[in-house]
Amino acid sequence: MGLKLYNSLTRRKEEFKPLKEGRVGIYVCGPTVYGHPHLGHAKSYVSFDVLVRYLCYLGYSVTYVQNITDVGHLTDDADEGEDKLIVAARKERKHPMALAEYYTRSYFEDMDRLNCVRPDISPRASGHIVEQIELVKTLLEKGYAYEVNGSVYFDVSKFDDYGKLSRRNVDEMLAGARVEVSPEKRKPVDFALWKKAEPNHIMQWPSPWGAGFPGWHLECSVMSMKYLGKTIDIHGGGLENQFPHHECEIAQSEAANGVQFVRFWIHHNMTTIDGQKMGKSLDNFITLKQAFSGAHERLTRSYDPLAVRQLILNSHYRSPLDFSDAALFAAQSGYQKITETVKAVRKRMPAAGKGQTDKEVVEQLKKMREKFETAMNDDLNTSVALSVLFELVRLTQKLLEDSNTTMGTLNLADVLFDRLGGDVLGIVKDEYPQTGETDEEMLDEVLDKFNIFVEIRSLARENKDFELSDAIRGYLSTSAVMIEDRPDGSFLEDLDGFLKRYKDLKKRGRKEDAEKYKNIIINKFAKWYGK
RNA sequence: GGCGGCGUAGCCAAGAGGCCUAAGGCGACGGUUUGCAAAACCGUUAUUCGCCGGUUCGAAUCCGGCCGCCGCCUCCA
Repeated sequence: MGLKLYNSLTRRKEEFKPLKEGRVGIYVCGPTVYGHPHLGHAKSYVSFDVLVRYLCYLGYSVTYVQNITDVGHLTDDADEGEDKLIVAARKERKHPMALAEYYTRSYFEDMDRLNCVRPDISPRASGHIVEQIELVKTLLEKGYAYEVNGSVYFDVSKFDDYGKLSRRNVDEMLAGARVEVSPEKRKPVDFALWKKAEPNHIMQWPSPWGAGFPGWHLECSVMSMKYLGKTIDIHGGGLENQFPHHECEIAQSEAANGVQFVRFWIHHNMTTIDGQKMGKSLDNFITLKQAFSGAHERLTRSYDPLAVRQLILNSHYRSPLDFSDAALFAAQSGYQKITETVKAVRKRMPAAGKGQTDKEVVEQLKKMREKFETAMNDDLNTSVALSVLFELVRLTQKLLEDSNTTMGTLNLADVLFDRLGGDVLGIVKDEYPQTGETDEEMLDEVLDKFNIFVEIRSLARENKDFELSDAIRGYLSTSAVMIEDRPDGSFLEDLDGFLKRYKDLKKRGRKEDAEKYKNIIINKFAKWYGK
């Protein structure tokens, strides 16, 4: 059985077959870069990242295109709003392109941390103005568009299929239109292809209709066509963009090319925070940087980027996902369980016996892989796929308990972690840094201060002074630091996460907060040490 | 008002007519291990799937009604 995907166009799960044998072209609506990416972006791009990863796992050669919207996205769809970037740029007193560049970098940085594989092509809308003008010309020539006073609109009445994706009836929409309609439009549903720019508009380009800028929907049609061809296998995006954005893309592309635009439309569902819709107006969105550093009032701690990723994969991409501190916390625990198991098996492998591989284990692992693939083939059921990874965790722990387990057997488990947990789900890393390993002197200094206590405690334990050793551990735990006693010594197990917070703050340029944090740590210990 | 979705254990979340006397994770509790913890391991934690009817030999899964929640139709990933 091959991969089945839910196609929004037909509202059914369909067997996925690419247009060209063995090759897949996928286009995903990327971010408008006017702010730091938030948890909603994470759900979106992790979902499509897993799709791309799984297609690769199945052996397809994938071309993944994801645009960067750095111009032309108006603040409302009545075509009367301002460009989002210009609004944001004015607020920050920067050139819109400087702002776009800054947030584009921020976006890639956060996506890297979420272990999203970078798209093969990340085209910028501003870099494709020429092509966009060409498409508008084509639409005018073919009679699908009309020019009014320096702006060009798409004439929806000329395109019979308008509404086929969102199943909207154009006439009903006319009756229920709540948006203030631009008087230039012939019909309220018509949408802008090119907008005339006022002289003081910062981002504008010359065109046959005068100076202006492209309509928002145009870029996706143009860039997908340029890099993937007139008909693409998969187009992904958020459910909220199904209408009007994707509907308009279809109209533009199919009117211009006369062929089907997209074969599979894949839409992921939305994100809420504590059960509430996440929105600018509600001022409740959590950026990824805040989630990774814990610097948000709704969060009780910092979360590992891959724990955030795991939470996203815990539910289906077409289900809505509610981010709450409790849910993140649970994901963090589960993520650590997987991570610790992978680390343990890798640590153990070189020392394990050379004997034969356990046939029964081989059989179990094979079944797990089958279950995993069956789940993923069923419209990317990552929830079940993740459960298979936990089955693998349980099996591996059992193997580790048995001192007779051979290197070969452990290796097979590790391979499965790599392929399923790493290649496909992206929550298992190739390598994990040693606890406490840092690249900053300051961190080493702080680390040393903690380790003094570990040493003192070790001495106390040697003397069987458990009252003192417990007091030290108890004290450290109030500073969010845990001492863990293992057969091979005592370690500051949670220090890693604790220091990450300091590191994050520093990295993000929040020097004051980082400094405050650092001083609290050091002062606490100086005080204790002075007693 | 129009269109669509959801309601499964304390929490998150799969399952979409019989393999379900319902995966997996988190949490909680009991046990093994440990000076005590932590981690790990073992076990327990929904006779029941919002409520009420119906279809069926059989329903969490299909149909109808009701209640509750949410999304889109206006910018959002």
